[in-house]
Amino acid sequence: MEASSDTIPSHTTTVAGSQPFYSSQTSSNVHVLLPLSPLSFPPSPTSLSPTTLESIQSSPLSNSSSHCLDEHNVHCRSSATTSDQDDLTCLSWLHQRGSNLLPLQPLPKINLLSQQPETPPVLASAESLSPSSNKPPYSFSSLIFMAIEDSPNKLLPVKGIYEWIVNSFPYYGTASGGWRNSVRHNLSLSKSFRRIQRDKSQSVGKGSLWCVCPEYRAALLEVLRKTHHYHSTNSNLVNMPALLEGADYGTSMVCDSVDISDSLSPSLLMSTPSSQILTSDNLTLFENSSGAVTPDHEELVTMDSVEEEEAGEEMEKDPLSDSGYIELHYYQCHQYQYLVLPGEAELDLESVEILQLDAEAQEAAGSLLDLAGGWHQCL
DNA sequence: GAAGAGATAAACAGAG
DNA sequence: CCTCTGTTTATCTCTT
Repeated sequence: MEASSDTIPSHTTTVAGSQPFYSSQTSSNVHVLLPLSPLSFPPSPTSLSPTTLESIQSSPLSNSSSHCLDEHNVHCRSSATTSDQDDLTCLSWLHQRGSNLLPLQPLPKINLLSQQPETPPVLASAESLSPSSNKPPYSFSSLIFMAIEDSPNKLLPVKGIYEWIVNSFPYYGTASGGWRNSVRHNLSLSKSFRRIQRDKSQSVGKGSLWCVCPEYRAALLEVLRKTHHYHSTNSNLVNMPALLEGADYGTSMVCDSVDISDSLSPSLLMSTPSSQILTSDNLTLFENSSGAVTPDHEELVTMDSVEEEEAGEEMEKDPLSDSGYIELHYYQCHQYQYLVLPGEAELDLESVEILQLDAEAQEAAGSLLDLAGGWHQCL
């Protein structure tokens, strides 16, 4: 689909800061919430691997009569050049994350009504937190999950998990070695993690690699999110890993009501690293800033390939569950309706508008909506 | 108080 | 032989 840049509505809204807000109200009160980071945004179908694309096109979404995205009513605009057309399925994004995942900052709160943060993000001070002496509030499962998720290939050996934990939580650097036993115990006992045999020919180091089972990822993320929310609201957060943090993954804005991120696929939370999550009633919005990304479609491909190698074990899962790109959320909040990608879809859109700021994201959005339009036309 | 989750300790076997 | 890894069992604490 060709993105139209001459149909910019006049009622563009921005929220909470100077960053472009990628939700806009249209004449039909439909908001589109899309991750706008060039690298976090869904790749265009042409940049998807054939396997992934096939999965997308065979998604149950494509059969749903409730998906009525009309490409003719979709408007996009761009304020950036299409300078980087890198294949988004590559792992180059990892390098952009750099080494500044830490230190991390707790989640600031925001009042959606005023749409301004109640308090600015506060960096944890070494004096107040004494991370080396305070035990992190996260369970070993959460620690392992974060370590693996923070790894480039979402695969880590036990030693790598140790190192991540020590680097992220200095407490464990000085703690006795019993926690390593606990880590191994957790890996073995928890269904959330799966052991993957290393390639013998290229194997360096002992042991296997460990990954997160996709079907347990949502639960792990939820636990992590709740733990973080609890401890951040109790001013007891020691060192929040980047998965949920603002430093590289954007700032999550948690408001005083229902957080519909519960309804969101964790993939979205993970794939909108530079997002702000504004929560009020049943609304979650994402605001982009520049930064690192987590291309979950890459993980999906990787995991698929992993599972093919894994003794032919058949995993029954939504092929899009980890893509974070094609699923759609549609919410009714007050007099407005909000479309959130990804998620469960219940689309009945008369018109959709995307206020896009990045050309690549715009292209991807167009491709995405092309898909939706194509599904619609197939109905 | 019971049940469950999580943490911790320990024993053991296998691999490098 | 030693260390690391992975599994298993047991026990304890804490929360619900």
